[in-house]
Amino acid sequence: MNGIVFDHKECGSCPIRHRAVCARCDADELEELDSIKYYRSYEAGQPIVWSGDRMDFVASVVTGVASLSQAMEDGRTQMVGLLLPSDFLGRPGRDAAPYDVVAVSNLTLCCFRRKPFEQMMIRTPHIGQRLLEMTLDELDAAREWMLILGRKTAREKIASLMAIIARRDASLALSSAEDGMSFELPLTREAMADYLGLTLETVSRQISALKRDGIITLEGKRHVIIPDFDRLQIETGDDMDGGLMI
Amino acid sequence: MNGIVFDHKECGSCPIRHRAVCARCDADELEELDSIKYYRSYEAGQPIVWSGDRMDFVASVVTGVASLSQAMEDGRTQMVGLLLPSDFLGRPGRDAAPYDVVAVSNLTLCCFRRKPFEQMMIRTPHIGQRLLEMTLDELDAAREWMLILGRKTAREKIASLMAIIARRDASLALSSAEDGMSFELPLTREAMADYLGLTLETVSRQISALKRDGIITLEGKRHVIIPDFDRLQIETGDDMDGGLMI
DNA sequence: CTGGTGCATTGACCCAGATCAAGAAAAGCG
DNA sequence: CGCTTTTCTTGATCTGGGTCAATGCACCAG
Repeated sequence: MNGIVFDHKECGSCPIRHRAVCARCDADELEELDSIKYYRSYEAGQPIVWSGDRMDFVASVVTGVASLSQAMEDGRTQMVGLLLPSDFLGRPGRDAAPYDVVAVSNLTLCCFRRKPFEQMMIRTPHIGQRLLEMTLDELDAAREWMLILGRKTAREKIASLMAIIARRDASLALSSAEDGMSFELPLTREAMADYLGLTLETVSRQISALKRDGIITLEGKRHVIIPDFDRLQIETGDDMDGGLMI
Repeated sequence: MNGIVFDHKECGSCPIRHRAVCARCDADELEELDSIKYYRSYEAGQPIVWSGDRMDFVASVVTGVASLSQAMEDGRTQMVGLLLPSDFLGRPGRDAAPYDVVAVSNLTLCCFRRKPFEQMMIRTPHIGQRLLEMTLDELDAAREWMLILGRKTAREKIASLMAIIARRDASLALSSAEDGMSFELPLTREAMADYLGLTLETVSRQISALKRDGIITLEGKRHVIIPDFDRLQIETGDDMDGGLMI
């Protein structure tokens, strides 16, 4: 547990509100949510649930990064989701986890006991609606990822990952768009490889190549500086304008 | 329009009921749904909506197959969803289509005007709940697909596709599990390639290889016979027991 | 300071699947 | 019925990324 406790303002209290969209929970609803919530902390690398396990909570990521992944019995693994702060974990109405969930970095979750959460969802339609919207967002992200996995080159894959993290980071920090955005890579080379359907050697080589070509700069092994986001965007192979900005 | 008209029993009327799970719509609700529904037919190859288009309906596939796909401007395309009979198309609450939707074979949709459908959803929570469930199923399918795209070999990809279609087909026909299941391939080699992140030549070669090894038998180019489903299942590389059976 | 442990980088080589190219087999059609 | 068009198969060759292996670089414990 690590002694970390957040007050309502910090954690958002309503899990839906973490995405800063739903301001519709009234005082009673927030109080009810508070009564079924608790915090959990995990260290980098620690498993949260295994595929098939019964999951008796849903949660919102407060700080840190978690991954969802699928493994084949011969060891090949594919990451199928990356949960950053404010993302939602768990599926009301289903009690077995379909994937392995692992804390990629140190992680704090704001958890809600599943049964009472589900009951509340039934009583409170806007929570269900918001959840449907979030699930549709996840579906869009998964499908964007399918394009990356199926059709992009290794270089484009790395550039796409950098762009996605940079964009997410900027939107959380509310401090985007000034020239020279930078962020801390929350993933090891191996985790990136699992995400991108590559090997860790290829990830390393392509990062070196992007560095050599001046698309990115590294400070240490994890701190990335993007001198010109548009140039990175070109490297992703994506349509410049249209398309989803997850 | 082609003059094809279905009565309620054939089409299911309640779009939710197409998946044969929701039997909760009462007479009034069914009548209301009937009042906002209409049918559309498309020929193989015909586009239904383009990415970015405004979509003023949601729909249920009655017969035929449709695909969702994303394209990069240099022509590389990745199919991100395959809609078989009883699958749902469209997203309440969003008015722009995020992908190109194309009729892969001749296709009939049972459409519902979006606005009234959404209003009905708000008034009728169980429809929203069912929709959330279906969206979660789609998300699971998308993520299973990510594993296929990111980590499987060409042979495993083809075997996985065959297994998925065979399974879906069997569950629709309610006539599964007798030895020697068979089905009509609803996709061209090119469409399979777009689905699997391969080239059509590789698809063709791997189908030939599976045929040579007796895993499948072909009658013509499209009719597939699976003499022993378990052997096919082994070729997919998937865990035999666990895992999702979409 | 020294060896150990865990990430990351780099090199040398190889192979699955892409690419390029030629036919074969259906399917439509005047 | 040929004749075109589309779809599929197969072969020859090339290459991006995988595999195997060595080395570098922090960071920690003793």
